[in-house]
Amino acid sequence: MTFSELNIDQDMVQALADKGIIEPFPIQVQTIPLALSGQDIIGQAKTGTGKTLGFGLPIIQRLGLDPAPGVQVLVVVPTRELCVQVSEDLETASSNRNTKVVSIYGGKAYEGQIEALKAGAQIVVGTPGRLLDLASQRLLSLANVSEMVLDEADKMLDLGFLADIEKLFSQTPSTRHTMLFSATMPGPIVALARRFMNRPIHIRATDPDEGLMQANIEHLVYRAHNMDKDEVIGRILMAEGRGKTVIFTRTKRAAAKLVEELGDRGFNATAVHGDLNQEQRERAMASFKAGKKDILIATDVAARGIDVDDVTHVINHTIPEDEKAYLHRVGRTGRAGKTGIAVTFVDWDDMHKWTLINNALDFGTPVPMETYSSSPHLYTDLNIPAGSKGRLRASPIRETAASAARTGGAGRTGGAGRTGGAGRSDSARSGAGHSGDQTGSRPPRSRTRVSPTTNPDAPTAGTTASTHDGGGAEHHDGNSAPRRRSRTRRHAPQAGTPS
DNA sequence: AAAAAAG
Repeated sequence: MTFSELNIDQDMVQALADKGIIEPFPIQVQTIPLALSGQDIIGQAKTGTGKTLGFGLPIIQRLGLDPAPGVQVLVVVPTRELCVQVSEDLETASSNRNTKVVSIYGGKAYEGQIEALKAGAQIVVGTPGRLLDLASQRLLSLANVSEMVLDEADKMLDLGFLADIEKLFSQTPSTRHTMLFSATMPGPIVALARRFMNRPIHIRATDPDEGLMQANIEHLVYRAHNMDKDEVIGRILMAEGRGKTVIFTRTKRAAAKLVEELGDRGFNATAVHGDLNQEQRERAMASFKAGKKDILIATDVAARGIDVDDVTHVINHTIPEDEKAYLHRVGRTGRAGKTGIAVTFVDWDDMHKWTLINNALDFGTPVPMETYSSSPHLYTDLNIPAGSKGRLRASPIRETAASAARTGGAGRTGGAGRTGGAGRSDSARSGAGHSGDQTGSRPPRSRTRVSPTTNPDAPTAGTTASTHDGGGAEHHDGNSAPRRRSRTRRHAPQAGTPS
């Protein structure tokens, strides 16, 4: 399948090809023909599988090659960084035609945004606050919007955003074409969404028996009590083969503290969260994307949509609030067919949250919660005293952690790294183990291993669709979370889990 | 309950 076969205009096919984008993803194959025909769509697909172009190409094409000036497309997103990214993607796709894209978001000077609107930009990508701000000042008119998209739609229709979104909808013509996209679409949100849509079709670009969790992400979960978390994270950051890494914290303060701590330890880390000014935020994102920094410490501001190549690890310094947040966070890795590793630390007070997440999502095989021991022997192969700071120089340890999880070994994991990682057949590290720069700034390496948590027999593509015709919603996905792949698995609490 | 989103 090609974009041409999907009836995408040649100028866009060329613009994509120039960026190395040749073959459409399943969600694009499913949505593009319907979207081109003006069908309202609720599009659900796994993280990192091309939702942005799934709605981007059709809306650009429906504007025509040389559209009249003035705002005709409105794309609303939940964060400023995602706003920048989506604008860039749409700009890339439309680079060979006379269409102008403007991004409208807060924390930034009004000037440029207002000028771009006055210059006749047709496509607006924005965050709710600034959009309404400019609209109320009569600097932005939504009266001629014919295409409206909510990206991360379940988030946009959540309580924190809903009132603003309703206002935006009310300022656009009711005849508009409306599309909603996200990896997660809880049933109640789908029902709510229908108020703003005209007989939408719900597309789930995944096998009906499959959830929406990426299968090519390996999940490791550790109890965090009695643990020097910073130290253990430091060890994971020195894993052989680690590329870019995103570390999520629960609070802005924790993110600020951790970036200091890791900086002290010689890591190449930067942070993005709401306590930073917009310039700092954008500088952090740019240096992470460019690879100048290989560790990004973030609050949930970066949990959704952010697309950075070669993120090999996501670390949940604090467990996310619910299964949706977990899915979006870990979805920063394992994108566009690549593999990824997600490490989650579970604090004592949060043990129940892991149970909820584990039950709501489907990991293919159960994910055991392990103890990543903080015993001093773990540090002996690092040649540093436990708890000391300073630049760590270590043998690879990712396999140490992973094999502990696989073999169910609680406790003495320290020697595994030296002996070659019991039970791992994929490791090339025995030879490469002690070489190379260990400061955390080396370039990412490609990984070919298939996650052991993946069921290789599970189908990976396919689509189910159902129309919303105003009737009951119970014949389609009413779940608040991706569906379980296996009904047989019931979670016995892991040993040591409070029950 | 935190974070996000206007200033």
